[in-house]
Amino acid sequence: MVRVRFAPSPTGYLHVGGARTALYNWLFARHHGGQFILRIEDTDRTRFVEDAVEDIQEGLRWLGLQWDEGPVFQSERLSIYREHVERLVAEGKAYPCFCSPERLEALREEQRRAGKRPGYDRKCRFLSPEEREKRIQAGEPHTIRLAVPLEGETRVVDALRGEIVFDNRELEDIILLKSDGFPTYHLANVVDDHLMGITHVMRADEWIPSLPYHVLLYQAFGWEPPVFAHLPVILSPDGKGKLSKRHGATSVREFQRMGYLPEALRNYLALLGWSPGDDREILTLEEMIRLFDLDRVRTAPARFDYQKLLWMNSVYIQQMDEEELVRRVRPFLEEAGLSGPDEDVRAMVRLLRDRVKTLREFVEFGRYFFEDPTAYDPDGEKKHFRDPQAVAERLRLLLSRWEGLERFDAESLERTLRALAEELGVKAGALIHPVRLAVTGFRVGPSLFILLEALGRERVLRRIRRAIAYLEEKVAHEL
RNA sequence: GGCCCCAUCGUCUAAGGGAUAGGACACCGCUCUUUCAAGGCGGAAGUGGGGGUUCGAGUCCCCCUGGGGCCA
Repeated sequence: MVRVRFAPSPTGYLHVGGARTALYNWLFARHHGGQFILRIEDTDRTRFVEDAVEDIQEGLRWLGLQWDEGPVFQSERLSIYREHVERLVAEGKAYPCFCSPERLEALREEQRRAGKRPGYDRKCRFLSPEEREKRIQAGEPHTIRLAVPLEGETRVVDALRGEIVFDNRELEDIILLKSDGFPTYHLANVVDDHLMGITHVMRADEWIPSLPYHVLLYQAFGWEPPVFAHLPVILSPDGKGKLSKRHGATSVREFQRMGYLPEALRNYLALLGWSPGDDREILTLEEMIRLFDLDRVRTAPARFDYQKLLWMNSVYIQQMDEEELVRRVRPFLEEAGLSGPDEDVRAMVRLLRDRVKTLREFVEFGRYFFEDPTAYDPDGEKKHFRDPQAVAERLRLLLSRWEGLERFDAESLERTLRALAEELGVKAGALIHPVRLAVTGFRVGPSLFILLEALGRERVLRRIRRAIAYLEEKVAHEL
């Protein structure tokens, strides 16, 4: 039985890098009919962020990555780590270290000045059993360190990269248990992965340097290590370093707030480092589960491309069922303080879905479905209200015809407008553009006559009257 | 700086010794059109460099270069 886990530290919010790691683990578990476990690695109390645990869970849920077990909190398992480390000490595979932080700092400083590799000098490793016992009895504060082999090599096979070899002389006697009795990441991670029956560890690239320690720990405990697969990091769009805040959104919830669909973000993330083997890019969850496996995961780091994500989001917006899309847009309307009958929301979604890329943009470009325009686009005004007198006159003529219209539908509106344009000897655009600006406040938008029909007689005529008044005002001021 | 990882269009990727090096985003044209999109059609754009191995390297090996990660 395949068992994988996603094990974030609650030191910050769920970011897209973590989300991708979670997604790959989740897909792997689903593909193999295994289990996906959520574990919160919260043993570093100094870096704990209050809302992080909640944010991580909400983010995963939003992406549809439901876990089968957990969340397991490491902070609730402290005695387990302590017991395990005691065993190692008893077997001589780990030892107490009484060196003070001050001594360690001085040591590092000295090594740095001498141009040597900084690291613990193993002073306490060779203390006599008597001295150790005496100092422990005296209650001297101490950490527990792993007694790493002094020579030889530690070899690990990474499922993605093949064998990785570490020279043991490059390794340090890492701390397993801190002086306050809390385990370090290395200890808790290995103990939990073993105890929880984790079969495959898929985690980010940046953990490769800790890999030899983990393998050595498995050896020290006499445990069979899981399969390791280190996923490439996600780079910022410019390729300079890991994806970070300064280049735009990085937290999953932030993408949610900006109006991205979880389906789109999930799909995009899946393809960042993995490919299904053919030219398909838009994949359903079912397809991803069926096709996902480690052999198609890449090892090269990939840049996060906001534009491609945006495109993918627009594809999902175009493909989504109308009623479903309406449901997704609603929260964004509410947040903007806009509301209206279902009919209006549906009309907005129908007319705008081909020209927006995020849910938020529905609100941004569709306000006029819920309120009269409060201002006219400056460029549009320059272009289409350039000659206020003439435009006002045309709008007045148009208004009088539309007021008498029997049926206020797209066909009638277009027919009468075009007829008037011909009578006046102007192009239809000379009427269409001012009307759009008057009714929506925007220079661009959906097909005009369909839009007018959707808005209905009352709103359209009111807005045109308002525009005429505005234009007359303009004329008066210029005179 | 030490250790480790990585290397196909600008970006994400396909191609796992015998291809005109494929697709997608972005970009540029054309088309549709009342605008902006969407759509359709087309275009430009890539194997970092040098050595090997081989009848034959994007593909295997080595070196260099470049990028990234971890530690400090």
